[in-house]
Amino acid sequence: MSTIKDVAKYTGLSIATISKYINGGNVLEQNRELIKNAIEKLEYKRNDMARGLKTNKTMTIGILIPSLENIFFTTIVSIIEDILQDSGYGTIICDFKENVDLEQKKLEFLVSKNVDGIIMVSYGGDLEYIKSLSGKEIPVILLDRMIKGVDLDVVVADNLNASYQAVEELIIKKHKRIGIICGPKNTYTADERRKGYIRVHQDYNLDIDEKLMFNGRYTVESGYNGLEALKKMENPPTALLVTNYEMTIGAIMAINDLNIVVPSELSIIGFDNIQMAKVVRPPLSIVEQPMKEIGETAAKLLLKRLKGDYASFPAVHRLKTKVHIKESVQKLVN
Amino acid sequence: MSTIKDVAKYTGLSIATISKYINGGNVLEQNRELIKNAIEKLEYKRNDMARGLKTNKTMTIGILIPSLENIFFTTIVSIIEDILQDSGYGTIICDFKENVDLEQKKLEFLVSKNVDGIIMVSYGGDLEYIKSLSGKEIPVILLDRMIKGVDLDVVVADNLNASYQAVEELIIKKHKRIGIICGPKNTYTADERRKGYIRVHQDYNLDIDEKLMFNGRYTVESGYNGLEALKKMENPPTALLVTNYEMTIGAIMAINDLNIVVPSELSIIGFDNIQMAKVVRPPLSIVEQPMKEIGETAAKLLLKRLKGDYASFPAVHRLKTKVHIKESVQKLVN
DNA sequence: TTGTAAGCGTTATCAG
DNA sequence: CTGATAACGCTTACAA
Repeated sequence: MSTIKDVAKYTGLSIATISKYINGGNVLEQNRELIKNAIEKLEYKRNDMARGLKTNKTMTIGILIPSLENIFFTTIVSIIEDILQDSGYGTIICDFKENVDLEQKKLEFLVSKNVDGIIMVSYGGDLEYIKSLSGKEIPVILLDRMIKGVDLDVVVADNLNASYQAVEELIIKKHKRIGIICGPKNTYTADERRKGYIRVHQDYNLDIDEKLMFNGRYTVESGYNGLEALKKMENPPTALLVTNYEMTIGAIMAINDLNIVVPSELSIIGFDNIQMAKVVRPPLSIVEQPMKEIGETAAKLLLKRLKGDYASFPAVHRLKTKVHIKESVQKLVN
Repeated sequence: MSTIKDVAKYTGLSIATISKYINGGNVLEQNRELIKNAIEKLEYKRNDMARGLKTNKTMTIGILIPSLENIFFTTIVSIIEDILQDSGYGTIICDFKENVDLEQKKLEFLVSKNVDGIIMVSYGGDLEYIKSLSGKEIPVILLDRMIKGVDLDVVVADNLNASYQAVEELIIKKHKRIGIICGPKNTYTADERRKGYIRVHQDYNLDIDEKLMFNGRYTVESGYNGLEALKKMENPPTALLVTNYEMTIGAIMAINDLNIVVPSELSIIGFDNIQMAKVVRPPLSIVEQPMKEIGETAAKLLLKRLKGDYASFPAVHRLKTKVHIKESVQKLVN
């Protein structure tokens, strides 16, 4: 592999001039050409490590998500990765397998790799540590969940109105007893989605039966359990919102096992995965999060911070979701 | 951030000694202790870039897969990432969105990042380029697909026997006309799965009707089309094997849309995603690939090569799959 | 515009 | 076992 030195020798110019050329500085037109050819001829490739040693930049971004097996996150990551790469950044992607202890460990790993910036979904690992990062020179962007008391840029879906609108659709279709399978308490997205459920009930002057609100753990199993529990209660819901993809899967499994007929016995709205919505029968209504937009917003915001542009910091981007109503939802007659 | 120099000053020892300690060399016990404390006190962290400049190692592995939205690949990646990280390696994960041109570009990107090794799934981008990599000092491990004429370590599932065994189950259940929705021609996994289908027919002395073999493109849409086509033929199959996850989804969508009753009208075996097998009704039979084993094997093999151990190079690991038969398959009576 | 030279933090060689 | 010192390839004042 050839170095700047080789190019310098080949062209008869100095190392500094070559470096300047590479970094877009002013060089005589004739030398420009000379250098360009030399670089091509010698197949010169910049050594990022040497450069990084000098500039203290690695041109690498760390991305930390709860799970690489969660298509919601990987889709977003894929988009982010593309955009960053266009700006010359590589990405180190880590997952913490939904485990808060691991979250901390992986985050430290990322930092130890001297990444220039971080985009992460936090389950609330070591807030002090995350805060200390933002104190340093390294920009951090929070994805999908906000964390209280931490001044960081945030990109989230409008979770509150997502569930508000979904439940509103059910209310409009005359449902009075609407169940919801939520995520865990004290989890940002879950709390927001719960709030939306409550608020829309208030806005339509409907009573809230706490028993209709099941708290799952965002897992397939808890979705299954949630549906069972709601169906077994003495006055079961006629409609249901399930608030993430995994629990939606679980709920559908339970519906199949319990031979519940959708939508005549139960109207249902799921979350996140449009493709899956078409596979089950009848077609599943779902709440779609704007994954593309989330990814783009996060990537561009990070790029901006990386350039030193800290305008309107900390920024909060709250992106709109969309509700797709399909045959899995029925209008009640009386 | 403190450097070796700081530690040297703090302990009164020389830079060289500290470096030796860090790299596990021989140091007097008393100095050991001294250095250890100093490092702790000063929060010294090794600078990987400086080290890399010297050693020409980045402690970073490149991983290249067709799509980050394909859970088959991301599951494997997650496993690989974990193992590599335990050995101090970071991973740069790229996907090429099922696009051969992008495959090439991303691969070059990885190389430009000076990764120490690469694990990749190739759709057959620039073979010459991949070959040239193996000529260099950088170890490359091929995942999921073999490439002819390239001497590289390979970790694949036993695709041939995967479809062999699946179809065998159908044959045992007295099916005579068995359809198969395959991947594209000249794609390694698809060709192998096709071979298995053919071989098991031969072994059981069954005629092969070429019309029962549909070639899709490993996409949801082509799975849908495949099922439609097979169902419309004058003498349609009584059983079907679909040979990847996406096409399985597509086939199920078509089954729903066409109101085909499984298994009485059609027995079906899908591929890859166990979870999904439980969501559809009746429970779907599937061929499961050993993702954990694939990931572990690839990661460990790479680690071995990284250590300079080139025993039995190029190694070919062909891992066994498992067929799970569920209610979606029916035994024919006559 | 171009060149000189001093680092960036490590590792590695070679004396001591 | 320890220490001085020369790289590694690049950027960046500063000088020419």
